[in-house]
Amino acid sequence: MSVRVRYAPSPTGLQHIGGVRTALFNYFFAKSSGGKFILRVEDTDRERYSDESLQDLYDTLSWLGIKWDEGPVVGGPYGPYIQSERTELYQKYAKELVEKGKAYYCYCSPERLESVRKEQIEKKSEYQGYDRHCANLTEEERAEYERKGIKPVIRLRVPTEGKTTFHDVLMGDITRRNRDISPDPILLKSDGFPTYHLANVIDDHLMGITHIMRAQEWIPSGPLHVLLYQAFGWDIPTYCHLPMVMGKDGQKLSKRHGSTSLRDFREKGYLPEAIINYVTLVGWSLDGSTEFFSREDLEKCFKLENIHKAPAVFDYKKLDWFNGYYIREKAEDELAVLVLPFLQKAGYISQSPDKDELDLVAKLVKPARERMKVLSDIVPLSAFVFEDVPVVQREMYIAKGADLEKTKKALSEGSSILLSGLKGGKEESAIEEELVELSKALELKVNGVFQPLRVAITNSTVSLPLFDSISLLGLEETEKRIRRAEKILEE
RNA sequence: GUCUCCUUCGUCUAGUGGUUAGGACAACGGGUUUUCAUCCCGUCAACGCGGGUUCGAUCCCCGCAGGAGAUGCCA
Repeated sequence: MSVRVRYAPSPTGLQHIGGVRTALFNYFFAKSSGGKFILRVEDTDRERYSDESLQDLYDTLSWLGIKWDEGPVVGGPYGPYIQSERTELYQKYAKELVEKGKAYYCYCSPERLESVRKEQIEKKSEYQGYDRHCANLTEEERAEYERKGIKPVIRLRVPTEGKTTFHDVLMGDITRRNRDISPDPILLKSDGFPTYHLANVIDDHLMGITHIMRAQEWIPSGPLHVLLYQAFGWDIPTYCHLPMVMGKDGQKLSKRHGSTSLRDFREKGYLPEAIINYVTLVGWSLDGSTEFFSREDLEKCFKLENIHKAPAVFDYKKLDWFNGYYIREKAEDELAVLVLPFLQKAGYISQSPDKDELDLVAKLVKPARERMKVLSDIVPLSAFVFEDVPVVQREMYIAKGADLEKTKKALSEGSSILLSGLKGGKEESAIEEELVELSKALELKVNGVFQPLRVAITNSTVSLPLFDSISLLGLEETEKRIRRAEKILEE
């Protein structure tokens, strides 16, 4: 039987790292085993649903280059793939369970449930959950509730005896006593929508899903789902619960640890290559030494057996390292295209750039490339070209081992070497040699000459290489800034 | 509280009944370099604890501890 897996997110927020990792694992497993990857939208929570989240799901997957074989937009033989369009189906199956005696109608109000819960907590009762108040209602009692117009929910009748086991590819057998399974979970809500448990089981069965790969937080409900499959008389798919993604403090990764939504990462200038490579390595490895994987590599070599069991901490620094690596791997013209929107957003480049602007960006990319961890780093790196904020503190111009007098000399003599050399079309390496000579003559380290020039020209002690900076700025502007710096040092 | 799962450097991980326990990121140090960065070299750093089994356990078994997750008309 060929593999069919699915990613089934609920559009109640932006796609985040954990979800994307689940999607990636499902996708790579499908591809590497010649199976199908299905996308299903589990939008049964009508209160938290948002259109924006749904759009973000599509945007994120396509940004990553993940195509689904069946699902919304592309369709497929088991559609619709959006659960809110399948409600009648769930209602039908829920009623079937009631008829079989495996489920029952419950008329308890949320208020009553809340008070039951409260009491259990106060009494530190060993068993928590629904008290099965409506489990054995008579027809008359039911009719009475119906007459009052109370909309019931449908609950699964969980056996109180025995135990239920399911097999997980990674974990092995997991067994739970039935009495420990949350008593009689709701299958169908009073608004007619199914809960996760019902819809998920029905759809996985109907859509022929062979492997259920989802986060480990679902392990405790595994036995419940098995009970549901059994109640319907269906075969149980293979389970594979994925290790959770944690923050630095060992808690489930969340916003307080840093960015978690893919949209954030995209806006900061992370590359899909880096995200895919790093995120896949959280909880999975091929051999412990191979570091770099392209999407295409993973589509071939991903194996279930290499998935780790323990939860993994998400390391933002390692992601940065991967991202820097992939930025450096980019061809200059490609990188120029990628960087452009960030410069536009900063207001440095116009929305419809002319040739001069595009040339400037192209020129910028080369020296900036190996200094970027994220694409948005282009903004601070190039700020000196677009915003001129002179350094007025004199000590900033003075390199280690230099003093004010020598620095003044270095700036005036250095700048004349520099400017006349450049105007005369001299080789940069020749000019550089002369500047080194100057530093010797002034009994300074090389930087004693370069630092004042750098601060004068780039308004910072840290910058792109001096000659690149000048070339970006133009000779005229360079000279202007040097003259200004000389004045600052004279004051 | 109850249930379930997990446990190799700070982090992601490799690995085996006998290994100098390997790699990567981070950190630190050095080299190249006009600063920064890149690049190169190096250093630091781990088998949670206690019992067994065994000639020998990081690896097998049992406890314990710690961590996480679940316990919703959320998924």
